[in-house]
Amino acid sequence: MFAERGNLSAPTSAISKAAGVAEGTLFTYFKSKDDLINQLYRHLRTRFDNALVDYPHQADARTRLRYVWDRYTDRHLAQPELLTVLVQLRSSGRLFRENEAPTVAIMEMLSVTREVVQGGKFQNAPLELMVLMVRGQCETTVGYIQAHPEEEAISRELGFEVIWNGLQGR
Amino acid sequence: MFAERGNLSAPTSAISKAAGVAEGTLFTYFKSKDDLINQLYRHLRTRFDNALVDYPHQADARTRLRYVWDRYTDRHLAQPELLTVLVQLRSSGRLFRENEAPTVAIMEMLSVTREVVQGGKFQNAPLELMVLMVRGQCETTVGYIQAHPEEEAISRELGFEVIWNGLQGR
Amino acid sequence: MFAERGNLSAPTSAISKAAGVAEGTLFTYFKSKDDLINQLYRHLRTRFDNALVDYPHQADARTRLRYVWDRYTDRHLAQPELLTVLVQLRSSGRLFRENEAPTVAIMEMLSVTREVVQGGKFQNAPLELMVLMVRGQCETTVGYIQAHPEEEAISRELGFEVIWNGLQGR
Amino acid sequence: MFAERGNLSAPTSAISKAAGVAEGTLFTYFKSKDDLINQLYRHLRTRFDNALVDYPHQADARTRLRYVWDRYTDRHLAQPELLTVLVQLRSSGRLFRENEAPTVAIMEMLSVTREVVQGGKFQNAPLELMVLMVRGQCETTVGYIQAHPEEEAISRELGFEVIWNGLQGR
DNA sequence: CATGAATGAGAGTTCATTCAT
DNA sequence: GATGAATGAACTCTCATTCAT
Repeated sequence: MFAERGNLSAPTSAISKAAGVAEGTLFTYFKSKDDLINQLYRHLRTRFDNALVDYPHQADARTRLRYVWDRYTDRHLAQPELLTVLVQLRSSGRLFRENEAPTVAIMEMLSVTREVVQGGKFQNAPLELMVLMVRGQCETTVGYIQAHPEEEAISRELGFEVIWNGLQGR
Repeated sequence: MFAERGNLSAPTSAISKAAGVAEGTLFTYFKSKDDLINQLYRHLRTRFDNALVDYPHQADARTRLRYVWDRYTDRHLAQPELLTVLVQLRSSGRLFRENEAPTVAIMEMLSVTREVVQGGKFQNAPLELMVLMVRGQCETTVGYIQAHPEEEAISRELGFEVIWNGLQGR
Repeated sequence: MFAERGNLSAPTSAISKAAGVAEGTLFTYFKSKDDLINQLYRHLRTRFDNALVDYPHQADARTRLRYVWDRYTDRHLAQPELLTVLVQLRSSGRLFRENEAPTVAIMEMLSVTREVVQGGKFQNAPLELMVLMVRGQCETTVGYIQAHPEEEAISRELGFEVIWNGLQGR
Repeated sequence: MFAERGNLSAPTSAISKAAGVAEGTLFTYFKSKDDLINQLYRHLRTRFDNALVDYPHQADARTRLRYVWDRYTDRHLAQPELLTVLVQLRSSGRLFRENEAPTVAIMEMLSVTREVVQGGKFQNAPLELMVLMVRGQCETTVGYIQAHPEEEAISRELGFEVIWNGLQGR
């Protein structure tokens, strides 16, 4: 619903109706709308982490990064509203600090990126920035695919290639 | 004010007060809050375009892309709320379609990117996607700098290097 | 309240206050002020129809018309604001078309008038106009009685006599 | 404009615009919107009186009443908004008492009606009521003609016949 | 005398939240 | 624990009126 209406502006009454419960019931499970928003945020992040169950811990860096890249892309394409909502959530100013803790996916990206960077020419680069670049690149790619579904395959490839080459600094 | 409160939720009464005019006066200049939001969006984009006055049309691609990169970064660092607001605006669902026309900056990125891509291995890549990647990379970098101002110089370099190398596909 | 302030200008806040409920509550029962206005209109018409329960279906035309005439007059005298409000409602431009369907009272007037006219010299007259005349005459009479309560009995008689004689065209 | 929007709700800004003057100018000529409304009311009544210039003072009662009847009808049909506006004005609660003084037309109706009634069986009837009946009947007729223009001739006749016969009480 | 930008009280409406049932 | 009517603060927007120019 947030994806449809933008700016987290869906009223709680509409949310509870869509959920098939009474207006008041929503507040039995969520202390406030802000609470709901934060739980939604945590939920979305957790669900993504769950998608990483068969993460190839033993594979080389490129394979592992590609794995995370693909799952992240899959996740967003499977649920197109996701990105819309995440962007809204991040820019809402309503997220509690504690919820921003890195997810498993981010931890993995961190670990891979560390490895990649160490082998390239950007050895002194701030790791966190490198990770954000990967996430950013992936979200850009997903946004493009959503607008041009017929170019999914090439875009997915290209997005990864560009950031992978870029990170290595070769 | 939108940057402070998030989600474009600043009330028109607060906006007019901050502007030093009466509540009604705001509606003399903007037909509605939506109109204000759209004019703000156009204004922010136009102001950025104005920063490109001494664009080095004759220089090589790297120099030109770096120029746009730096101005885009400068602009956001000079006005830290800008990115926050742009993100809110883009995800608000309240922008009129007509306002989404490409800015001069985007046009320049397009032209440079075309040149870069033609010389690299991604010759069949969708240009629009490449441009979005540059913008996305720049916004990621700006976001990082805002959180870590002391690392501005290196981040600015790094962000550019990564996307530049990435685009060329070498 | 509309009768007091004229032009349907009573604010919803005053209406809800008079009703002993909060401002928002009004909108639980009426989607909008326009909705309230239309429901009020329907309500007033329905209440009048209810006053016709012991309508003398078997009596002659004069008796039946007189019955409707008296109930219509009674109704307006019992609730003096009624006419004021009806006039406001009709000239407000805010009534939905569907609400204008003829009431039982009007249907009865129609049936009686048809009978009267058939026996008189205005046999080709548009029936609807004749009915409007009866209603108009009654409202004129009520308006006069409201300004001169001491002349109620004679006015009620007179109003009826004049229109009754007039309709027969003798 | 009042006729179009109903309930005297046309804003002064729209009125001044339609008049081709600035918003403020309106208040040079009218102290307030209420003043404008009252002047409009007086104006409409006066303009009607002016239509009676060749009133047949010497003719018999029927001819004289018919003359007023026709002028009143003409006036309303020539300017269909007139009735709409008059009704709004009368029910607005914004007319000053002093403006309600009888017009020349009403004075004439009064004089004719007096003569008619004296010759009929309603000799003790309140004259004012009789006059109101004539006016009411005429307005009913005009309203009907506005909805059914093709029946103008017959309606005009009929309306007059009905009230003329009615008044005489024969 | 004309102008029209500025004013701000007041309007209709929304909605997160409460609480008696 | 579920319900949904009630709440009223807060919001966007309108408009009669003022007044410096």
